[in-house]
Amino acid sequence: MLTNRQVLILQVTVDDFIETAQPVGSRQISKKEEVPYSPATIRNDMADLEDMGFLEKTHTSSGRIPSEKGYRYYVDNMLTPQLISTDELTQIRSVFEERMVETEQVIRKSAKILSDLTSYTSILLGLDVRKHRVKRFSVVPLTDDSAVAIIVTDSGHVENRVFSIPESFSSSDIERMVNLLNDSLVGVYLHELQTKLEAVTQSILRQRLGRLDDLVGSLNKSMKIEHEDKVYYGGKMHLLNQPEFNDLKKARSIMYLMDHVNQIPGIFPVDKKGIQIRIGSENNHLAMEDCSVITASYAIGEEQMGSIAIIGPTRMDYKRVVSLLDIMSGDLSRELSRILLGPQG
Amino acid sequence: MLTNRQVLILQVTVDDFIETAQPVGSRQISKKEEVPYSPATIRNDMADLEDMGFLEKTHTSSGRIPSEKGYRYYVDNMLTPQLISTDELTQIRSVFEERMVETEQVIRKSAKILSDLTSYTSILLGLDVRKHRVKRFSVVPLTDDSAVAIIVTDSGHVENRVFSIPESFSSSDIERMVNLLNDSLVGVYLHELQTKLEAVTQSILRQRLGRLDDLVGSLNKSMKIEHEDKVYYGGKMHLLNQPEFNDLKKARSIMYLMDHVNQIPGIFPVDKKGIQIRIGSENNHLAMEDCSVITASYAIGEEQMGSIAIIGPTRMDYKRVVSLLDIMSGDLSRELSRILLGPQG
DNA sequence: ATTAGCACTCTCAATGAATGAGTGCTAACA
DNA sequence: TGTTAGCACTCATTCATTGAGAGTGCTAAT
Repeated sequence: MLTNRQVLILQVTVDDFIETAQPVGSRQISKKEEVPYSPATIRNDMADLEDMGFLEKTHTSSGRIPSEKGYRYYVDNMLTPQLISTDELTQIRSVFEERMVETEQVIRKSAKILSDLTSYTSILLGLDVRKHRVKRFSVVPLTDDSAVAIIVTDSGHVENRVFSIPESFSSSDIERMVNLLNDSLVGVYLHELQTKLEAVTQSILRQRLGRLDDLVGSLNKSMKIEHEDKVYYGGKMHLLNQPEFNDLKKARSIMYLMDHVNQIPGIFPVDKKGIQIRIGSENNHLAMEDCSVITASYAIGEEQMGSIAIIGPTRMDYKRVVSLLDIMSGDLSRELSRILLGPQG
Repeated sequence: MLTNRQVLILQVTVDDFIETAQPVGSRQISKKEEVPYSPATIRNDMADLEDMGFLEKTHTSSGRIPSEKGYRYYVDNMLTPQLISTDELTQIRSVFEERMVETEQVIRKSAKILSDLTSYTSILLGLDVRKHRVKRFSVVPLTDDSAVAIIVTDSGHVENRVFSIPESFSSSDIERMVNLLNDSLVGVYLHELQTKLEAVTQSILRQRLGRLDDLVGSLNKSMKIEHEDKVYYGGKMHLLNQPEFNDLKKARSIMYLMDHVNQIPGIFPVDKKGIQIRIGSENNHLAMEDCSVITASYAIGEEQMGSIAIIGPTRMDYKRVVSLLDIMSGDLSRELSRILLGPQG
C-alpha cells in the first residue's frame, strides 16, 4: 500500500517526466510548490517506490523515470480529466461545421486535426466494411469478356471489382444475372457476400437456369479479393519528433510498423467500447515497447463501427489525449450518424 | 575535354563509390585491374577532375566522391546497360503470369517487386485518372435526401460520390437526370466532366425541364472534390537503410516528403516518355538533395498513362535500376494493355 | 609523361580529467 | 519516530589531448 506522500511523489514524478522527458531527481521534486518535503525525504520515498516497481533508474546515480507499472498506476488512479481550451474546442468543432457528405472525408479530417492537437500520431480505423449491407448490385460491361461489378451499400460505400465474362454470354444473360442477384443480395451484410453468392450458384444449378452459374462463379472468384479495412493516419511524422525515437533503429521499426498496421491483427483493441489505454509492452509488439496507444471507439446509431487511436511514446500526455479522444469520438459518432442515418437519426 | 585516362578514372571512382559509399582514394583505384597507373598519376588526374567539378572532397585530405556533375557525366556517357540475371527476370515475369484482372493489383505488385529487387523505394503513379472516359453514369439513392453517383470508366475504374438531393425531388426526377446525363456524358474524358456538367445544367435551363438543374447542380458540387491521382509505394523503408540517411533530420524530411508526394506537384517527371534521370538538386526540392529519381513511363496501347519511378540516394546503382525499370515498364505496359484492351489489343 | 618519396592535413577512436547531477547512508534534530 | 542536513560515492557527459591511419600535394628522379 502506498502512503499519501508516496502517491503524491509518484504523481509529480510522472507528470514531470511526461513534460521534460528527463529523469526526475529528488531536488527537482522538492522545488515544486505542492511538495513540502526536503530532497532527502523524497529520496527515501523514491527508493521505496523503486523497490515496489513503480519507478526505475536509468543508471545507478540518475534520477528516476516511471516504469510501466508506474504509468499503469498513474493512468488508473491519477487521471484527472484535463480541461481542453475553448480555442482548441472550436478548432475541433470547426471540422464538423462544414457539413460534409463523405464519410471518408470526415474521417480523414478527424485524423488530421487529432494529430495536430496532440502532436502524436493518430490512427483511425475506418468503418468496418463488413458491417455494411448491400443496397444495390449492378454490372457495367467493359469489353466483350470483362465487366465491372458494383455494390453500393446502405452507408454510401461503393465496392467494385472487375471480373471476366466467360465466352458466349450475351448482355441479356448478364441482365438476368443482375436481376437475380439484386433479388437475393439486397440487405445482405458484406461479410456474408461470399456464402450468399455460392448459395445463389447452387440455386441456379437446381433451377437449371442455363449456364448462368458460370457467370456468377466468375464474379464470385473476383470478389474473393478481401476488402481490407482502411486505415487513416494523421501526423505519421510527429512520432519521429519525439526524443525517444532519436535512435534510428527504433525510428525505423516504428515507421515500419505503421506501414503495416493492417497486416498485423490485434495491434489496436478494436472491439472494446469506451477508452482503452495500452502501455508499452501491453501492446504485445516489440516495436511498440516504448509506445502507448490510447483508443476510443465510435458508433453510428447504436452500433460500434470503428476506433480512433493515438499512438505516442509511453511518456505521452495521457490526461490531454484522453480528454481529446473523448470529445472527438463523441463528435465523430454524431457526425457520421448524421450523414448515414440522416439528421433525424 | 577529358582525356581517356580521366574518363576511366572518373568511371572507376563513381562505380567504387556507388558500391562502397566511402570516399575513394588514389591507392584504392590503382589496385584495380583495369587501371594500370600508379597512385601518384591517379592523384594528378583526380585533382584535375576536381578542378573541372566532376569530383569533390569531403575534407582536405580525404578521398574523392562524385559531384552532381560527376554523376551526370557518368549517367550520360557511361551507362552500359547491365545484364539482369535470369533469376531476377523470372521473378519479374512471375508477377505477370498469374493473370490478374485488377489494374490496381498489377500496379501494387509491380511496386513491391521493383523495390524488392533494387532495395530502393519504388513509386508508381497510377493511371492518370483524367484520361479515362465515362462509360456509364448511374445513381443509387441512399436516403430521402442523399444518393451515390457512380461513374464507370472504359478502363474499369469506378468513381463515386455521395451527393445530397434537394427537397422534393422524386425518384422519377432522379431517373430522368440519370438518363439525361448518360446521354450527354458517355465518352467524355473525366477531366472534362466539370465543364460538361455545367453545360448540361445550362441546357436544362434553356429547355425548361423543371427544376432539374438544381439536382445536377448539387451533383456537380460534390464532384468538385478533385480526384487525386493515386500513388503506390513499394519499400518505403528501404531508403532509411541507406547509409546517407543515418542522419535523423534527413531521414525525417525524406519520409515526410514521401507522405506528401501527391501534394507536391512536379516531384516526378510524369509526362516525358522513356527513361528520365534526375540527380540531387535537379529534383528541385530540398529534401531530395541527396536523392536521385529514375522514372520510366508506361503506356496502354499508344497512350502514355503513368510513370514508374525509383527513388534512391544519389549514390544509387544507376546501371541496374535503369535496366530493371526498362524491363518493368515494358512488361507493365503489356500487362495493362491486355487487361484494359483485351488480349488482341 | 610517369612515378617514388615525403611532408603535411584531416578524421577517427581512444584516453583521461573535470564537472555535475543524483543517490544512499548516517547522524542529528524536532 | 518521522524528517532533514551533510557527506562520500557513482555515473554520464563534456572537453581536450593524443596517436594511428588514410590520403593528398608537391618535388625530384626516372
